[in-house]
Amino acid sequence: MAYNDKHIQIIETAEELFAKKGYEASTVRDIAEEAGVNIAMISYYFGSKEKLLEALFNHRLGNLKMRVESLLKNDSLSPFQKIDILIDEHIERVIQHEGFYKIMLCEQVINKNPVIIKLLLEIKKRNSGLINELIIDGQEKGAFKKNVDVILLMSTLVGTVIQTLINCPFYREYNEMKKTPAKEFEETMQKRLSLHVKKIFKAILTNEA
Amino acid sequence: MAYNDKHIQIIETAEELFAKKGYEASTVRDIAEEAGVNIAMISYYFGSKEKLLEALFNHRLGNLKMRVESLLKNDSLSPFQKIDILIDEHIERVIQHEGFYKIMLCEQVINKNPVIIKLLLEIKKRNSGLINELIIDGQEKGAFKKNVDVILLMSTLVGTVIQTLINCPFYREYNEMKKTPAKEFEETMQKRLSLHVKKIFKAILTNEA
Amino acid sequence: MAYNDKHIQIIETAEELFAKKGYEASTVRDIAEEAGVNIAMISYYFGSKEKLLEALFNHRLGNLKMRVESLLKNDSLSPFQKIDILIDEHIERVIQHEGFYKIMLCEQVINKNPVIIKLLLEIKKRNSGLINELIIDGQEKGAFKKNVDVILLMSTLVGTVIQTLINCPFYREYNEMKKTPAKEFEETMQKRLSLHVKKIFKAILTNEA
Amino acid sequence: MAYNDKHIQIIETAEELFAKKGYEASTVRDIAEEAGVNIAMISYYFGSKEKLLEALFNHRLGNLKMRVESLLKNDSLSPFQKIDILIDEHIERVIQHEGFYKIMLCEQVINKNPVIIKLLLEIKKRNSGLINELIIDGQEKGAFKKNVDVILLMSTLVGTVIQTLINCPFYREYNEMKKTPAKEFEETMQKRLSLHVKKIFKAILTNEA
DNA sequence: CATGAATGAGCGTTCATTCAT
DNA sequence: CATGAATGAACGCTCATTCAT
Repeated sequence: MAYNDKHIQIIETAEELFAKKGYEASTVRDIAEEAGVNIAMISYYFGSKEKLLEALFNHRLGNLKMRVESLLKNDSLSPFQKIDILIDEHIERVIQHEGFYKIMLCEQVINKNPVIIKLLLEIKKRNSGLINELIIDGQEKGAFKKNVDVILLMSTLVGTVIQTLINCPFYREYNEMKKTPAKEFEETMQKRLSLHVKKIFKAILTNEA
Repeated sequence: MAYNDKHIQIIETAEELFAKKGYEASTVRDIAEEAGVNIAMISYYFGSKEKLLEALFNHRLGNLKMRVESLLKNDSLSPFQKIDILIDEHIERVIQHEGFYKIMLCEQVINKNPVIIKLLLEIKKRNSGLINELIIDGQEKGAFKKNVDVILLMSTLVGTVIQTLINCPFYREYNEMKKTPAKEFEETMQKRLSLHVKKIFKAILTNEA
Repeated sequence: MAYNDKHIQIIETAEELFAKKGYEASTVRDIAEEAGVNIAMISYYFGSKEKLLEALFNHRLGNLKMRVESLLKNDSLSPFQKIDILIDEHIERVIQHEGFYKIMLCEQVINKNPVIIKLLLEIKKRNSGLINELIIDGQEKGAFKKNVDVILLMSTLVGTVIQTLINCPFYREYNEMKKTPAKEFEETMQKRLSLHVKKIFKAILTNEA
Repeated sequence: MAYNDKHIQIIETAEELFAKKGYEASTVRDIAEEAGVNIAMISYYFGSKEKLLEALFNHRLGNLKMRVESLLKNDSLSPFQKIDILIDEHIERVIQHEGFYKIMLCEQVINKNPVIIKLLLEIKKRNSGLINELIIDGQEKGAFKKNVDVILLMSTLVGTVIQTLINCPFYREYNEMKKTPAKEFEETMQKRLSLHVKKIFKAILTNEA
């Protein structure tokens, strides 16, 4: 299904509201008003509010597929370089689309729209498979140790990143960076997070730190 | 504020429904019916649906306070032992009250009941403080290295554990354990998760794995 | 039915609230709380909220009966003196129990509790009868002219007084007496109103002014 | 704000019910059912039950403005003729829209919707001003005496008329006109009331009767 | 005699969706 | 193709009242 400009406009407005107030608490009226379109348009374009949510997931996750694939198949990078890029790209993506990743998190936890759950499962399967290939590759090259639990590792990556984002305001307060400009703080945060996760991956994959 | 048996009954029924369908999608009618009480009881006991949610958080987080404290102040345990216990108790707690921790996660992400946000912030502050003391203690004893980012470390613990729980069905399928009895799978899962997180902590705290 | 102190306390609290917010908008909870008694007391003492309203009418109108009677039967007063006293006592009474007379007005207009309507009808009948006697007496004494419509006259008395009370805030503003102390204003108002009504009665009863 | 036919239909149904049972005791369900519209229409059209009440006041009082003005500015009528017309038109209006004037009375006494109170205050101010001009005109022409309290006079007009309407059933019984056809009784009543009020005005304005 | 606990009924309002145009 | 008008269903909540103690 191809989305035109108006579709995208509605989808991204919905994303914003879903992230701010949650799916259930966001009304189609709000979304329509915020997006500057008629209320009936949402049912008309997407069929229902739920289908709009599914459209959002398709919109955000549709292009993701080939990116990971092409990265992992790139022969000019070492396994470790790939891991590092993988981590940084994930962090980058989550920060860029923080709202969407919050929605995704909640959707996995509570709402469980079957279409979305299926979509996410497929992505997890594919990504796990690809990363597993990468790890096997690294093991064969002697870079990584054996017995790596891919999914636990992925959970640590994904979980640490989203949890860090959730804790952002607290982190800022705790480290007395309240007066640091937002942008500067964000960059610092992102750099520290990146190093932190990379160190974890190195430890898990190599027995070293 | 003390809750009687009926309060608890309603609170835990609400917990179940909130975890299953989300706060907004759970109606007071559902909760009342499921709990076997009159619909008016919820307003009567708690004031409102939102106050019921707050009561749930008080109920689950109220006793948490002294537990961590007493553990960390226990002089007969080494810093590493404390870390290990901390991790295991957290995993245990989240598994035991999976529903609640899912609700808590979503509450931090989308709904933002100020009472709850404040409560969580206080807990985070206190826990961060205590764990920081523990780490400093370990550093002074030469067990831990310097420059540890407490909050990133906590985010990894909390994030990894909840993300693993979220990925549980996928994990089971991926590792072809669909036919493993639920209980056995859960125990395996818990053990692996525990080792995984402990390894991460060791790596971060000591530069070794 | 005899009311004890607690009955009276509840009745007069209810009067206050009914006058302020209307009968329907006043809740038994409010009344009980304001009166400092248990919520169940109201049903327990009076049977229902509606019976409480009836009790209020009995309480305020019960003693009224003999007062008018004794005045009119007083032989030492001229018909005109009696009229003047009647007017002043009515004004006095309405000002004193402004709240109650507001409730009474509304009750006649909208709520129409049959017990109350019957009670008010009886009072109107008796008062009309008595005043009619007074007028006939005055006519026989040559003081009053013939063909006086008692009820229209009573309507003017009652209507003018309550309407004046309703218009009080406006009257104050219109006559630029906003800075006049409340008590002083009230006295001025009462005096003017008294003179105004008396002049009307004189005109209607005698063809003079 | 312009009301279409369905708006009017709902407004006038609401007027009927508010007059019969009071604002609070009339439910939007009753109104919707009686008006033959969906219950959601009331919120949809007016925003809320309270706004519907405000709409009723706008509907009934909106056109009133220019009527009084044009009457008073009519140079071909003597001050006395204007007074008489004013009285008759007021009586006519109140009889025609008895329900509304009952609602208005109660609204001034107990509920105190600020929008309505403000609207009524404005009307009172304007009307008082206009009538004051009329009286001054009459005084300059030597027809009226000095020292007339406009507001007391208006209170007598308004109060007498509404009080007479309230007392109608009693009046009928008292004067043994129970068997008189409703229409005939009403006409008689109206004529007597008109004469009564005019006599009062003449007395107050001229010292004669 | 008095009351805390509890409740069925019903409140005003909002919701996502439909449909005629 | 797009939309204003409309709606059935359900929402959270409050009400006066009851009843066991």
